[in-house]
Amino acid sequence: MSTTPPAIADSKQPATSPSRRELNKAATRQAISDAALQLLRSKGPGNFTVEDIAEAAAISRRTFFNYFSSTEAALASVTHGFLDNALAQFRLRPADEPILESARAALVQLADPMTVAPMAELYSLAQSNPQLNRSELEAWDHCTAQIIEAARERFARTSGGELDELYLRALAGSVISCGKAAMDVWFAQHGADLSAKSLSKLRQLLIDAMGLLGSGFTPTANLSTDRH
Amino acid sequence: MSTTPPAIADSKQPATSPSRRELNKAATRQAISDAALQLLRSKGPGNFTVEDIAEAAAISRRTFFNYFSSTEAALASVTHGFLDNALAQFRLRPADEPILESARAALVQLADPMTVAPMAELYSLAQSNPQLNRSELEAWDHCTAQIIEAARERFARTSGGELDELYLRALAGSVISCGKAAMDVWFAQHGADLSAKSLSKLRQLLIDAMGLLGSGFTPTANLSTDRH
DNA sequence: CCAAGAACTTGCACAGAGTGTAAAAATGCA
DNA sequence: TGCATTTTTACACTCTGTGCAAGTTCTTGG
Repeated sequence: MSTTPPAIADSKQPATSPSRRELNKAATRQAISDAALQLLRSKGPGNFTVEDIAEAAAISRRTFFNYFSSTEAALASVTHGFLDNALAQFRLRPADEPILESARAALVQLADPMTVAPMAELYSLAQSNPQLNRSELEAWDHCTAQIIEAARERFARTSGGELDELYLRALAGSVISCGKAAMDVWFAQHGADLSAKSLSKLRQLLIDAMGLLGSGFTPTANLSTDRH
Repeated sequence: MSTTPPAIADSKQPATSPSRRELNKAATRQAISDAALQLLRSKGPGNFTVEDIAEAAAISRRTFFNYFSSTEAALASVTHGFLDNALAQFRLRPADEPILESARAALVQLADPMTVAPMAELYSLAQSNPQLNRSELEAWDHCTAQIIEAARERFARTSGGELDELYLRALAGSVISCGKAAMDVWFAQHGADLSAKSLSKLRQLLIDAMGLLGSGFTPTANLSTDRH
């Protein structure tokens, strides 16, 4: 790693940030994450050490810890990427749209092969491992916190002030729980199948989950459309 | 610890299980948990080791690990106790009652001083610490899984077969999220205040959260009763 | 272009977590 | 009481996570 990248004639410098330093850091970070995932694939959870990851990423053990606080954290960057994506979609929605509708739209955006693939793989590999599952939980929780922030801003922008903390937190938590439930069901039924058919099923599950939430889980009228 | 308990004339042996061995184990487990909590109080999160806990509980370091897999796990037994309690309440509800109503009833049962006190203390002490928060999350997740089981059994008993996995998981996850949201708001507003007034507020928050869930988070009609 | 300084990497050392193993102590049972 | 079973304990060992100081690489201003 970082043995003087071959100084490509850097013709354009897109406005501000991507300095050499930042590019290197991003690359290293990615290399670590990739190496960790590769080892997870080849050796299985719990059967490799930080030293192994460092070696595979061609950095020192110490540098690994400059980037991630643990093996799990390195792997969880996949999940974080996935959820950050969801959050970004959510923030793009118009501020006057109902939260649930925004959530539905944001989640449906995720059901595309490129986005879901890494998540699906990590999910299946992590299944058996308690440690990994804990960091997955943490990632979802982190996302919940960010949704709360996003929704808070949105409310502040539209309705002046005085919003109900309970409403905010309960809603954000439920949205995430339902999103997670949909993915759990999908994983359970389809494993790592990323075919168009399977992905459309995922989309439908996400929509249905938001529908359940929006209708207060009325036990009658067993929700919407084409459950095979 | 375990230096031959003073052989109290064990007049009654309640039916089956509580043998001397099991009693000792339960006592040791409790002693460890207590010692850990005590250290958390006196030194703050992250400022004591497993060895410290073991010493305080008068056992060896190795024995600690026979009971708990980490410091956090020892502390999380508080939360597990709290949530197991909730689950037990849930299971006591009649099988034909709507799930949300059962959840509401079960959660309200928890808003009593003896039950909430340890949870509230742990919550405030754990606030700052990432490690502790992770095991808290894990505890809530574990509870979600058990609620799913409980609800599954209930459905199986009443409605024959064929129930919707998505419905089950989304509902259970949302119920837990809302319960957690209510507790979060309560903690944020009342800290460790266990007065009757504060507890009645907690009850109301729990009821309101279930109400929100049952009404599909309709943004209009800002829910029910006496907010502060 | 280059020197000074900022940012990053690395090796080293060290405290602590977790686990296998085998011997010792406690407990259960006949 | 004596033997079988379970639990505790000491010990050794690997791995994690972090502080520190010396070495590298990048940035920036002259």
